[in-house]
Amino acid sequence: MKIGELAKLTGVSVRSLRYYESQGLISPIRQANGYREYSPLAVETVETIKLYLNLGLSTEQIAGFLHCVLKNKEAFCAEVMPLYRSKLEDIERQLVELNQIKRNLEERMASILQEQNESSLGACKLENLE
Amino acid sequence: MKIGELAKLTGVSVRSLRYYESQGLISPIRQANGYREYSPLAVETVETIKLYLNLGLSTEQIAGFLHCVLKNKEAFCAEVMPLYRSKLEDIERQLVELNQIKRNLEERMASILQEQNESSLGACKLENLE
DNA sequence: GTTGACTCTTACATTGATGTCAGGGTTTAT
DNA sequence: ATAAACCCTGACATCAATGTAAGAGTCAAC
Repeated sequence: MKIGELAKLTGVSVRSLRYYESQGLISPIRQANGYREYSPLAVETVETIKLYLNLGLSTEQIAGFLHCVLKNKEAFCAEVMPLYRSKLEDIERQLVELNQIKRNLEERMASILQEQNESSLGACKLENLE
Repeated sequence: MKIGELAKLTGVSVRSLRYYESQGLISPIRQANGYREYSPLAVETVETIKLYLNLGLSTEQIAGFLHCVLKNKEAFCAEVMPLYRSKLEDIERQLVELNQIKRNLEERMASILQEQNESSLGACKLENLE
């Protein structure tokens, strides 16, 4: 199939399919006219690439084990587990950082609301003093 | 004070101080020789900028309320609260997404470990059959 | 007056997957 | 045979704060 058809079948843009190829993730053969010709299996390959991209892995990392996981189950690809571990560490670091910022933001918001309440209370007291 | 001194006092690079100026965050006067001359108050200004950058706000957003918060308490700067709210929403979206990826990763890791255990158990059984 | 430490402006690089456009070829259907 | 719809490559843009470097001016100390 041609690139446009693969794009439709997978929901991945033509631009991205070409990019995956430039990163060594997929290697369609070329027809005499220069057009890329994809095997029907390419659909599964692209779905697999999407899956790993959604896990936050880079195309470079995916390139390191894609051939293996397309042939075997993940458990038999030694490269996968270390990547998962380090990605998980990344994510945990990001979670810590985001939660710190979140707490900081919430504290600042609470303190603003409190000050505003106090000043409006002050205004009420003044009103009540009439 | 000159830019190098302010950089040392605040821990912010000379490059970044010039960038903050280009974004309208700080406006040192110029001496006859063209050098930037910062008031001692600039230290507090830069510390304030650092604080908001660490909250994940952009220089553009900071530019929108910095003048106000340098003169008043945050609670009196109407621009701040909406920014905090939308930043908090951003962060919560990111937290949800990261947690989804984390769960996904953990499940995949668990399933790999389980398959590996099963196959090594299988190997043990075979060994025990001698 | 020379050297070293500052400062100035301008500009390119970084990161990574994707969008978009230009300029040109191919195919398909009418 | 012509128009529409595809395909090709190459290249620039995106986002944002920061690093880095070149080329040139300034200042301080010795």
